[in-house]
Amino acid sequence: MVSDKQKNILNFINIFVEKNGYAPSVREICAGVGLKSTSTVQYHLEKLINSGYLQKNYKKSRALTIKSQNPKNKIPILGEIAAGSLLMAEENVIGTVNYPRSEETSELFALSVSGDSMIDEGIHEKDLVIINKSVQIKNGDIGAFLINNTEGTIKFLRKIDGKSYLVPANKNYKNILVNENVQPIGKVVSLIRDM
Amino acid sequence: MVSDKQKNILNFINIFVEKNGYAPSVREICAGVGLKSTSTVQYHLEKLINSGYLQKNYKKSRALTIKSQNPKNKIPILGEIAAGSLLMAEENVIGTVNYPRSEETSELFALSVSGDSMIDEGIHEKDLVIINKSVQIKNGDIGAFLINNTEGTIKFLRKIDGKSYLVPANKNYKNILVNENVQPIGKVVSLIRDM
DNA sequence: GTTTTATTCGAACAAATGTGCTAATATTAA
DNA sequence: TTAATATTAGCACATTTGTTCGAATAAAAC
Repeated sequence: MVSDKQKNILNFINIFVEKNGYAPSVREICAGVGLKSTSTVQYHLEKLINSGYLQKNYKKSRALTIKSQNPKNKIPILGEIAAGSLLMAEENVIGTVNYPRSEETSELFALSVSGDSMIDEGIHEKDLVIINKSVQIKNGDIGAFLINNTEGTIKFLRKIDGKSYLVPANKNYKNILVNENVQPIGKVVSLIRDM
Repeated sequence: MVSDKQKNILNFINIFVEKNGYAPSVREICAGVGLKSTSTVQYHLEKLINSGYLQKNYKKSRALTIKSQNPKNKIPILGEIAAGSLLMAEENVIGTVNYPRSEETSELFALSVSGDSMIDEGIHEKDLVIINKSVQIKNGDIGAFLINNTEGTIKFLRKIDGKSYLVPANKNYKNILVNENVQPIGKVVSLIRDM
């Protein structure tokens, strides 16, 4: 299906990207694989794209991406959870973190823990908790919640006498009854602490 | 050091790269962060580069790379620390974990925590601790140690009355005097917990 | 042999893109 | 206040870069 030259080109692109962090231009591919005409490279690129090995962005430079590359594993770190506006608004993103342990990174985001209400569960201030917003928080799980559309918090969800509570892991804090002011955001699936 | 706008730009680049697989052009950054002049973006890029957050390639398009982003981010997870044979022997590797937050991943490895001797420090059984074997463990640090060439453990290193001790974060365990039977392995630099 | 297909080249073009310069405006320091 | 610094804008320019067209060559099929 793809010729040796095409494999050669694909390989060159691969190595180039790994080395430089960005894709080569058509002319750099020329030089890299020993071709003198940009249109020859163009010709091979088209083949590679049709064969599904490459992706290109029309008229954008260095916009080649190699298909079936590793899953995108960067997930956004949210700062303050803005009132009302449900998450993910770009202005709330204060950074990104590599979290390559899951396929469906689009469902994930990270929150920096503030406060010590979960200290007894080994969740410290400044820890980064990874939250999957499409996993339902079940009884006994640790989840992220939005209270009064204002404040984001990490707590246990516990059912006590038929009612649901947000339960801290710190005796100095009280349980919070789950009512219409408490909005579940997602389950805490992982924790990262840098020291 | 870097202004909000600069963080904003860095973040935009981050997200753009994540989304598209290649870096944005100067004009795309303009549009992305709400600036009308390419030279303003140029101005901020220079700041980010001087501050070490970005790398650029002169006159090459879309040739921005975000620093401290290393593709080689898989580090080995060691199981039991085999007696004598210092680490890293392949037979001790029980898996790998992606850990992309450091440059020098070759200095790093991970240990799965066993036992609850550091529970009060929020380090639980089954947690994965990342250890940098080329960072010296200083007084007050949490480090990994090999005891009697047999048993690996995670403890505080504390100097008390001129002597060094391995100090657990759990009253049920005793301090261990550091002598020739205790061998430092490396500093615990990070912790990962999956839930 | 002839025909078809695959590959390569060269040149030219238009668009995308990084860069440089000057000036205006906003912010902060003195 | 004034002075210094930081930020933004606008414009023009030189390159880089993707693209297109036509033709030549090589390889394979017939």
